[in-house]
Amino acid sequence: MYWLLRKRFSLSPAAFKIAHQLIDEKTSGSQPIKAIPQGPLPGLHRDLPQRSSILPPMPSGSVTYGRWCVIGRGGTIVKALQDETGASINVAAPVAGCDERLITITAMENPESRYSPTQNAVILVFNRSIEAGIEKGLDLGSKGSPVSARVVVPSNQVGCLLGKGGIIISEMRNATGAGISIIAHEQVPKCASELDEVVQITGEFVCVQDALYNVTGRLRDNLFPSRISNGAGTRSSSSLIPETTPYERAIDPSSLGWHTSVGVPHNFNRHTTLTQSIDHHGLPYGYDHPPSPKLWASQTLGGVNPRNVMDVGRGLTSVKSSLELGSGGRSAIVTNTTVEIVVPENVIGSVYGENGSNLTRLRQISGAKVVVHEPLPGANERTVVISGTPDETQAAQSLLQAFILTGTS
DNA sequence: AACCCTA
Repeated sequence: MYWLLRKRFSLSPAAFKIAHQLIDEKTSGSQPIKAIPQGPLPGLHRDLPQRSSILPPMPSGSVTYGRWCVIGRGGTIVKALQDETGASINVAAPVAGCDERLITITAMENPESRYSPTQNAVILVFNRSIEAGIEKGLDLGSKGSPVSARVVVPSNQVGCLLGKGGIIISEMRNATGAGISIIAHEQVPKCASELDEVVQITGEFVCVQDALYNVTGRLRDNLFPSRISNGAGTRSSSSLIPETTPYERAIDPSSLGWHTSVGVPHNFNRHTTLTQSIDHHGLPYGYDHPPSPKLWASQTLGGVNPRNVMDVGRGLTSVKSSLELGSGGRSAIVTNTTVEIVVPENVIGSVYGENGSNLTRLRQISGAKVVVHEPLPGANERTVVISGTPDETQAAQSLLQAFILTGTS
């Protein structure tokens, strides 16, 4: 069984249908909901650099839930999520004959920053929906319990997710371990527009979350006018170096019960709308433990983020170690390493290899997680993020270097 | 810009 994912582009927010029970929740009114982050980050809204032009809203996706409560009594949950992320979250009215509802997420986006309030909000809403499912006592117990999320995308934007011959989508599948597909038109929920496509993401909670971030990141990138790099200064001044790579999560892990303060800038210069649809499927397993601590690890060090620069061929490498927190956050053991390698665009072919074969080998041999990011607008280089145990990372890194040096494409 | 992926 796999999930279907489709995207569509539409200028108007797609409508989602969600089942009846959306509004009932178990959380008592004023009780803080655990999924909800500790609150807005005070003071961060002050000095927002507003250099980029404000663009029209980007519709991206909507979230549908099967019977889980995401809204909260009196909208408390949604409200808290909005406060926290700075994005606005709209839950569409139920549509007859459709058990899903469309949730539209909108926020100003700053192309200069890799932090995206919209993506952040999508992830939080997704997390919340999963939690709600657990609260409802859904059978999440079994380990491989699949979870799914759907993202409604205007048809004209599907290309950026598929890529030529479907390379991008398969790349995302490989990188995240989630099933990602575009669902057949017949299966598109009634609440989505005819002009939209639905991207379905399925798999384990963490994989789906990761894939969601990838997908929304690509959609977001697609909104910004992509200036082709001619070396000439389309690059913004260096004072605004993105803190994270485009498809890496830059969100507050507190939604998962952790609270680390990461200095996430809220720079909203652009309006983005993400709509996402989430099915009423499974649960993450082992939810009483933070799901995949590794994925959050780099955020744990977010405030530090050492950027050690060294030579790798013609590229630059920045290394940062990640921590894996023990239960309760008491112990901290270094078990995971993340390396970012900046690779010039002209050797990227060697990195991918024919049909991505080099990349596949790289992953197989090293066992590391390898993600190749799209170039930033105007940049002629790309970031390759490698993570895994120190050994895996090391292996992947030298293998990558070998591919580049031998020009195996 | 990508365009049809997966089963």
